[in-house]
Amino acid sequence: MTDKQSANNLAEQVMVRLSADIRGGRLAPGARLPTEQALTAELGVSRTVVREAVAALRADGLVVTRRGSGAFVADPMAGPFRIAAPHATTLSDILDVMELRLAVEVEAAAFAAERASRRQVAVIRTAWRSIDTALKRGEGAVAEDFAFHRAIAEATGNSQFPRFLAYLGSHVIPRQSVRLNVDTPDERRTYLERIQHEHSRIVAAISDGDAAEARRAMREHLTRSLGRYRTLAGGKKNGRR
Amino acid sequence: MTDKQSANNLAEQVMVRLSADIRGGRLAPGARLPTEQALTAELGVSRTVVREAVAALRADGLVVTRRGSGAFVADPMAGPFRIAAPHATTLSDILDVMELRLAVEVEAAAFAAERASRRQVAVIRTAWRSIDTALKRGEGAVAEDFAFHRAIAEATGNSQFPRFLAYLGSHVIPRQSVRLNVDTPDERRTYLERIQHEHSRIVAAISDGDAAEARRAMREHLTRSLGRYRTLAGGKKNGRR
DNA sequence: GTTGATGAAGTTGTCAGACAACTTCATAAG
DNA sequence: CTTATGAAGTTGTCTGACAACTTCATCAAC
Repeated sequence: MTDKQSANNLAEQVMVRLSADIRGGRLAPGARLPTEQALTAELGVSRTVVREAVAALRADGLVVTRRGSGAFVADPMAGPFRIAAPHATTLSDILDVMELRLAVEVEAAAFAAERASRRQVAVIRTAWRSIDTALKRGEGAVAEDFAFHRAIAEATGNSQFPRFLAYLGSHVIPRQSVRLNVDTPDERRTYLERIQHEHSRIVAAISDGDAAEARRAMREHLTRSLGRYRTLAGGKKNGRR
Repeated sequence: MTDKQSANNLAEQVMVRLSADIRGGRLAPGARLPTEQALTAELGVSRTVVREAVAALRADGLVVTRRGSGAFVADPMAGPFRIAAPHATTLSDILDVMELRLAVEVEAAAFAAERASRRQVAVIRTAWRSIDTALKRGEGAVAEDFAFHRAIAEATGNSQFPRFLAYLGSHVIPRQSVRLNVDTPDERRTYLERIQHEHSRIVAAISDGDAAEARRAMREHLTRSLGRYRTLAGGKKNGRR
């Protein structure tokens, strides 16, 4: 966690220091940061460096600056938040992210079942049909599949779910192409058809407003998908350490 | 989505512009950005502004700079990813985030039940006992509660869960103090005791390796907590749009 | 011809000073 | 007490300069 010497430029060092002060609670939300002049004096760096550091913090959403007034620690909820920086994108990392995605999507299905409007259910059903037509054309339907899951996330009425999925999807889904390549056309077709059958179960549950069943269907769907990656990873299963 | 005029400082405008160029694909990963001199000439701003914008992009993980060489578009997967930028922190936004947290924690409890080592179970149990002693001292045990949930996330063996919770927790949990203030001491005590009883159910399920029960217990625990906020929000329940 | 040293040009990192735009607050005028 | 006024303080921007480093072409030596 101590990454202070790793920076080769002063601005980043100052940025790390201030960031630590904020995240560590020494600078409470709403509190005012020392003035640029004070920081230059205290840290022995030029104003340019301090300003670049503050610019970085502002980009991170940790502080907001008001011209003529000062720089203030932002309300943490206001800024965009970042999670999970997979430095090396190993297969293990991907699996970890997929598990997180599973968690979110399972509950999204339940919320969708509870709260989706008829219009939103219709959107989900349309997305489902799009997968169908794509499969009949012999395509992989990767984009359609993503749209389907996205439609469910939208139907939760909670904007956090589609936002979350939007990111995860764009980085996890593309790897499906890897899987499809190693299968024979026959295996692939039966696989995709089973996927589609699982999808239909999810659609039915949401349409019926059955949250528990929606959860179950979605969990099975994603767990099965996860299982395929796990075997691909080399039998890394359960029971660690 | 087009927030270009909203910025009151030039550096942010430049930052938004460059950010759009990168995300839009006009600047491919690995490509070199125009030199600072070129940007000052093209955009009609000083080098100070350009440098602050680049500093912000570096903080975002979108670019890396090499002294004497230039600034380059970073590999997208390398950087941390960000989600969910609720501009206005309304109570509704908080509820949305809490629902996301519920989704993640429910599944974390299940994974913990399946995969926690004996040592990790011990850590969870210790955290649970810490809450107990804090309650007996008449304290709110906010920090202890967070440590408890964190211990469960750690026990999943998936680093994404504790990372995710670390952010959400630090920003959602503190709001508990709001709730505690409006209660009478008596209500508060019975409330905290019930919470602790819910915790014990979770601990037992994880200890037994019963994933389904762990899910159920955690969901009930968090759903109840969510419900209190919902009533506080003013009866905003289900069935939208 | 290949290799290695040399040096100039280009680029980012840092410093310093200046002024503009804005906020804040004390003070005086009404 | 309320309202202007103005000075001081703070961030935003511009300019110029130099240091540290990289890159690449040139040239000498083998």
